[in-house]
Amino acid sequence: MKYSIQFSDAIHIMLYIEIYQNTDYLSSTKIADSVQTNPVNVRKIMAQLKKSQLIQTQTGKANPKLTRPISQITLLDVYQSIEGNTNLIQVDPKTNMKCVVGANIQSVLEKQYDKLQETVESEMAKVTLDTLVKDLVIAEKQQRLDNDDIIQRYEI
Amino acid sequence: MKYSIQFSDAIHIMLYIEIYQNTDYLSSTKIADSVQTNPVNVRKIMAQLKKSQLIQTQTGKANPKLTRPISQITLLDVYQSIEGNTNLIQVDPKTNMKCVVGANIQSVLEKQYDKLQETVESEMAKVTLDTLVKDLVIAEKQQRLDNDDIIQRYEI
DNA sequence: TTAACCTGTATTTTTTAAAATTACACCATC
DNA sequence: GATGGTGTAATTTTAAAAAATACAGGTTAA
Repeated sequence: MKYSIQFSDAIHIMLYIEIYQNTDYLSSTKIADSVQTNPVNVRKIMAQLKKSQLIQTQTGKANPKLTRPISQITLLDVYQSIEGNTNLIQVDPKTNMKCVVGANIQSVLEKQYDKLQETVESEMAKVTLDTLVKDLVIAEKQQRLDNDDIIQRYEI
Repeated sequence: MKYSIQFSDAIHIMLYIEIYQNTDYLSSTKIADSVQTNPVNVRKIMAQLKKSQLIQTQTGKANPKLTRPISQITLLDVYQSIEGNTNLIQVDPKTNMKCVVGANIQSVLEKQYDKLQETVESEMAKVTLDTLVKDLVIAEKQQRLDNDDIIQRYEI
């Protein structure tokens, strides 16, 4: 499979904005440096997050902000912002309508994929971004002794 | 996102083999005609299904068979045959290790995606192919009055 | 026994979404 | 007014998926 990583990058950006709030590391160029992508891509993802009212931005000024505390933003919020109501698993849209199987497989699979999507989305809805920040801090502590300020800020 | 449709095509092929068993419609060319792809792709997917012991095939002879009744084959069996242990959602493998966020986001997200994968796979494990065949027959009945033999064979 | 038809698989070519790049109008700040 | 930023459209590059090509060898029946 070839997967889009926009969802992962969007979460990355959300956490980045949270963690680097009130600093001058918040330009699309700085964010792009962390995500290892280009600034235009960051601005495109951020435009999407803004449209979904997950972040606020200001034209001309590197000052993005989350609109809600991270305890009130879920993975599902970010997923739906980036992917809309697109299912993770996709039907083959090109099957032979003259064949019993080809003619009906699409609707049969769509029904199942919708159900799977529901279960995965209800799981996403249970995960808030503050859990991710806490996990990130734990991971950072195990790895380095740098960044004490950030670690202390989010420590449990 | 761009998705692979191999999983959908693999299910299509499994149902096709079931429904057209004991006919001479089982060559990779005929199957490819239903899936609307090319015979080599069908043979590649079938090679994978064979490796996972979901089907039997014979070189030189168009005679594929399912190894188990469809009531004993789940969506998860097919998923794992085609995708192995690859998660539906993927981490961005290229993030900046010099940044607190970039350095830790991969492991943080991997943990969450593993959990989501578990829930979706446990749902896939609940769906057997005979459910899909029944749904397919219901869909066919609503659509056409052809294929009475197949409809009767699988009717509840 | 050979012609027609098939599988299995390696290799190459084509296709096509994603990502990157380029471009530029316009905003903010010093 | 110079510097550095956002927002967005348009174009180019990219890499993975799918298709096509090639071919060795199995199967069957005339």
